[in-house]
Amino acid sequence: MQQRCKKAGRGMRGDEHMSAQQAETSSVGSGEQARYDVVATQEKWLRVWQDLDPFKALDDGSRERRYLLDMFSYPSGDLHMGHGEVFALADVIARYWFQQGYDVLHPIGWDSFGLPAENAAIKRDEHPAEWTYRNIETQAESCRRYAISVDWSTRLHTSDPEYYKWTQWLFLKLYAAGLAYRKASAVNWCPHDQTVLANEQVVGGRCERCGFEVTKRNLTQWDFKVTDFVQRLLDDMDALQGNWPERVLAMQRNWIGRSEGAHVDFAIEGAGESAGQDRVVTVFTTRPDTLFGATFFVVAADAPLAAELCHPDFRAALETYLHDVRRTTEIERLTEGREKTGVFLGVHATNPATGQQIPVYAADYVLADYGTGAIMAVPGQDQRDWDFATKFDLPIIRTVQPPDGFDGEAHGGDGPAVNSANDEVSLDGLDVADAKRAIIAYLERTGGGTGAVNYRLRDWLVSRQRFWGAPIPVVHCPGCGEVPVPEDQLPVVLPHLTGAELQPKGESPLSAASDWVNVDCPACGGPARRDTDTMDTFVDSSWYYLRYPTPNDATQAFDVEAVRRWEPVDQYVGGVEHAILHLLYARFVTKALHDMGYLDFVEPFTALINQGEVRNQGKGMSKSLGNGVDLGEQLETYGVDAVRLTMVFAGPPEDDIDWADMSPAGSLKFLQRAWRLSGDVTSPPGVDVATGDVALRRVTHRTIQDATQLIESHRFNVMVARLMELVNATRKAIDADAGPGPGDPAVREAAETVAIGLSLVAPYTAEEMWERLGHSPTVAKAGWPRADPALLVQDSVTCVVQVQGKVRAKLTVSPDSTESELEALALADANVQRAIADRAVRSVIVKAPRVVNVVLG
RNA sequence: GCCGGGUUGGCGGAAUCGGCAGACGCGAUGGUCUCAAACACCAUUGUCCGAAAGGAUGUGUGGGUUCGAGUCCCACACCCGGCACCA
Repeated sequence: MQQRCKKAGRGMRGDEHMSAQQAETSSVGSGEQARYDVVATQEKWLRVWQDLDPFKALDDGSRERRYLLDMFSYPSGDLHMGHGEVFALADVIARYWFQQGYDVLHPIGWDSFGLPAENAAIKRDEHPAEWTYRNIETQAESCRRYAISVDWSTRLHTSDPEYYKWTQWLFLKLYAAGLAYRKASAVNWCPHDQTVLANEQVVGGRCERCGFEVTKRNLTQWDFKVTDFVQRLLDDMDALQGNWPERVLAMQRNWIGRSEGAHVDFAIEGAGESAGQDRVVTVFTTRPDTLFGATFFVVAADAPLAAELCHPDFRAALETYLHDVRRTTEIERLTEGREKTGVFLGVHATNPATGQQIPVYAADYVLADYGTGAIMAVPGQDQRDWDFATKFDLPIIRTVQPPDGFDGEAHGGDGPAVNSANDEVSLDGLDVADAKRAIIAYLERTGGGTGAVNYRLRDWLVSRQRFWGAPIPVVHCPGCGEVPVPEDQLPVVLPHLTGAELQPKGESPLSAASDWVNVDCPACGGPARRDTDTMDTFVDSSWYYLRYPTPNDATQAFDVEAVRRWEPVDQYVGGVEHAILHLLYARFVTKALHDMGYLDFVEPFTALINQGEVRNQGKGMSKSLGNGVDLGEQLETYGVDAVRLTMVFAGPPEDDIDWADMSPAGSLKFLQRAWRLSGDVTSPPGVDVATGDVALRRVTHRTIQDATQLIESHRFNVMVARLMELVNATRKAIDADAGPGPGDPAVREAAETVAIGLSLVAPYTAEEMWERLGHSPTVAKAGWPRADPALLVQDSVTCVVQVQGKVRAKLTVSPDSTESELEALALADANVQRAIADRAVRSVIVKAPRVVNVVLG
């Protein structure tokens, strides 16, 4: 992979592949068709743009500001097809904003901490920084060549001490606010990467990074209190509706997993070590209305509660069972149709609605970390409970009698009875929602429980036992406990470790660097040890958008005023793979910093586009499938513009692209056709276009009008199609036999419009055209053309005549024809008459000037 | 199971105010150029009937509303994605 990327990188420097381009250029047929050398053009303009530096954010208040952000890149080798797609799509918007005259912040940076660098360093016996910064240089060079309209002065790398100093600052702020805390719990552990993982990084029981089966470990780890914000994370999505993809919002809602129901208290007698203690255990249920059907009670076997409740006589059985449970992997546990297991704990709980004694079990189908880790089991209603009841021969109530003490009072007096008419264990005569309300009211009145909301979302576990990340800025002192490193001692810089020293061994490689680990306690000055874990790299990316307005500020993480001027981000563009990870974390951090008074907004990204995936022959590209398409090779063969155009023209931005279905060669052909226009124009720059051919001018201005709307609604592929139509129309106009000829000012106007339109997608070709049209660079700042309303008015339109809803004729009419005129014209048409034949006309519907429909009797 | 998105020619996709379905492009076919091939350019291209004029048919399926439905309503099928022993 590395080898191939390097080769591509060299190719993109444009010195070796001239032969390929020349073959194409020199073999121009006898048609005298001029072409341009795509790659030579790139070299030429790159130098010019370097000097012009046209995409710097001004921040001088002279223009309205816009902030466009592409999700920054992880530097694993050179850019790939996916980068090509995001950058191409995001750049259409950025360049459009530049053309519209906005002050645009379009920054660039690298998410450069992370595991792959560390693994590469172990393999190559070097420092992760070497691999990382080498790849960043390669990618930066490719980004330049890809001609994305970024402000290079914003460039940041999250692995620079100048950056991660402020990641550590963020940690300290969260710590001070009580939002960063250590807790001991069963955490996700990846045995391959030898580190803990956040819930979000476990996908289907496997490590998101390496695919290894995740196990559980009891460890004390740092968490960020995302759950404090859970309801706000849900509610604030209302403001994103319509500007974020529906699927991302759905995925976040899913992940947050809000469910409404009740906490119900069950008294348990004779529980615990010495047997004879009474306890009240609360369960969460989304169906309190099924309470009468609860015939047993289950606690999560691996929750401390199980041991606490267990009768001493049953302790041995529980231990044995627990041993089995711990051996079961997450993957096995999740297997569908797996037989239920569990053990009786020797105690009974009291159903608060019926007063019945029901047995208490421990089982692994109940999760320790969801709800309260205990459930009321309703086998008449719930498949899982039914499975368990069947296995353990427990009673299943399918119809129930009205319980004692539950009369009509909960429901205004007309007596919700228990449904005995069907198999549903619920309250009769009420739908589920009403039944739930009635039971909750009853529970609250009798003290048996309360209405409750439960969430699936867990806190964000941020400790990682790996090297290449920002050290957690905390010192552990035997006397003072955990002591945050004072701000003025930041950054806590990583020690210098290389190669085998980075080998994962179950604890952070940092712990081996004793010079680094052993420090004086910042509080008491006594001997203490640094926290040896580093932060999840998602912490780095949870705030980078705040750094971009002032990327080199050595005095603060971000400038509150600058952020106020630029943010929230107007448009964010990136892959859907971050739908819950990065986006959820960034939303959390924004809310936390808002509450601390640093930010005046609560959502970081006003609008989001998820570009589709680039695939090949129906499959995602991967090394194992061997079907990868190399971006560098594509650029070498077709040039930057043609590849970018292909990405943009392929379809809606959010749709996947199958590269096998695409034709970069066709894109190149179109660019050559467009470019040729610029050489055909014979009128001078600045010629009075008002005297030009009106028909072509109408096409041009209609295109401007449409293209503007199409870009604003992100239908870039259609915008390109409109430009193609304009090129076709201009081509025809240049032909003096069929049109006004190359000297007509309208031809110049059209060609210049094509150049500006293309500047959003194909910057090199557009710049080349602009020069040939007699202008100086850069076309990127030429200014977006305005459609002349007078030229948008049609002097004739097509009126469709239908008979019984079927099209029988098309009339060319004046746009302000009256209904009666159109009716008369339609009925006079020979084709219409033939379709009517001898039948009677019952009515004629006219929608002037577009349609006439003749309805027969 | 729950949630979200989708289904239009050989292919990618247009048509989001209910008013010409298939814009634009790819591919294919025929032609011009060429010794030839490639490139380029021109023409045709939903399907069926027809020499043509023209006609029939056509946007996953079945119903409905309407003068008129790819578009609105109801039901269903299938595909893609997410979540899931989550109580």
